[in-house]
Amino acid sequence: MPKHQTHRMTRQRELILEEIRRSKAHPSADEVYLMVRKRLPRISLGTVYRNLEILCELGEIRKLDLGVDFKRYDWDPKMHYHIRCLECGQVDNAPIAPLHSVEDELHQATVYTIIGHKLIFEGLCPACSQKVASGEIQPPDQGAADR
Amino acid sequence: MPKHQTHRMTRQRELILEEIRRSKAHPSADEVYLMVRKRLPRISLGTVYRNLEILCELGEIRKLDLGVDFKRYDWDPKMHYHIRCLECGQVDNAPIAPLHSVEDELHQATVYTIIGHKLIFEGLCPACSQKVASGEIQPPDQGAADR
DNA sequence: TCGGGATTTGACACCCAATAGCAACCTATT
DNA sequence: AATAGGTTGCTATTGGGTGTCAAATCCCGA
Repeated sequence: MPKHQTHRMTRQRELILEEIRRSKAHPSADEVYLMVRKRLPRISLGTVYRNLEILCELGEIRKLDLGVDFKRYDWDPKMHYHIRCLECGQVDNAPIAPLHSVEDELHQATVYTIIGHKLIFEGLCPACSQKVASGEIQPPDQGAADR
Repeated sequence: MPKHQTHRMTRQRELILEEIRRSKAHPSADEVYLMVRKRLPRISLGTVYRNLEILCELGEIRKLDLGVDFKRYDWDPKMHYHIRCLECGQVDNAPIAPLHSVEDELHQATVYTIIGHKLIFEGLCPACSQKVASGEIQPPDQGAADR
């Protein structure tokens, strides 16, 4: 257990934070890598992973474990929910207020110490909804949301 | 897109379903592999993965993407939520009724076609709560739930 | 009961997101 | 400017999960 660890602001860390904020989206580590590499071509993917982790610890950004494919990183660390397209994987914010009551409710009913919760919606983004409606692609079968 | 595919009930598939039901828990593919191997020592891990997938498609069990480490499989395919210990990784059912209203609420506010949602609680199981209380281990730092 | 085509198995190679190890380098502080 | 130790880039590695394919198995119809 190390004592308080100091962090330095390197050009790499600075650019990673800048690019993820500029994107205003939910990019993967690899997407961040591609964005930053345009301005710092010799940066390595490992450095991106390390700094994303540190920026999470500092509370500047947030890591999203949506339980699919790969992790994403959110420029906005404030508590909010997400919705993910089952067809193309796109991720957007879900405009729903945080549910405070469910944790209270569960607190009555469980022997766990509750610390938090994750709520992830799954569906079809506008573009993929359109494709399904026009018959261009098949809709995901029921249950896909939990597979 | 193949026409309706027939499935056979092999000894492997039968035992996998039997063991996961007997466990009444949320084992990983590897844990299922270890359980089944006691009765069928020559079964391969690939067979376990393939059959767990097929049993999900058949609606006999359910795959859980809790967004951490590895996927788990639930003997009970009925819709319910889960809670996961941030310290030891144990997973249990969360005794909370399914939230129907949130999807309706979101439907009003988004351009997505909503298909489903996942709600995952995070906290400390009784054993790990005890360890924290006695000072044996450190509590997870805030934000750990989303990292 | 038997035959035969489709499904399934076991073994092994492979994929890929993410992490570990390490010497050289850089940042911040004195 | 000198120093301490956090940081980088590189490379190798991990580990859950998937793909391939010949051999084995299942099941349905004759």
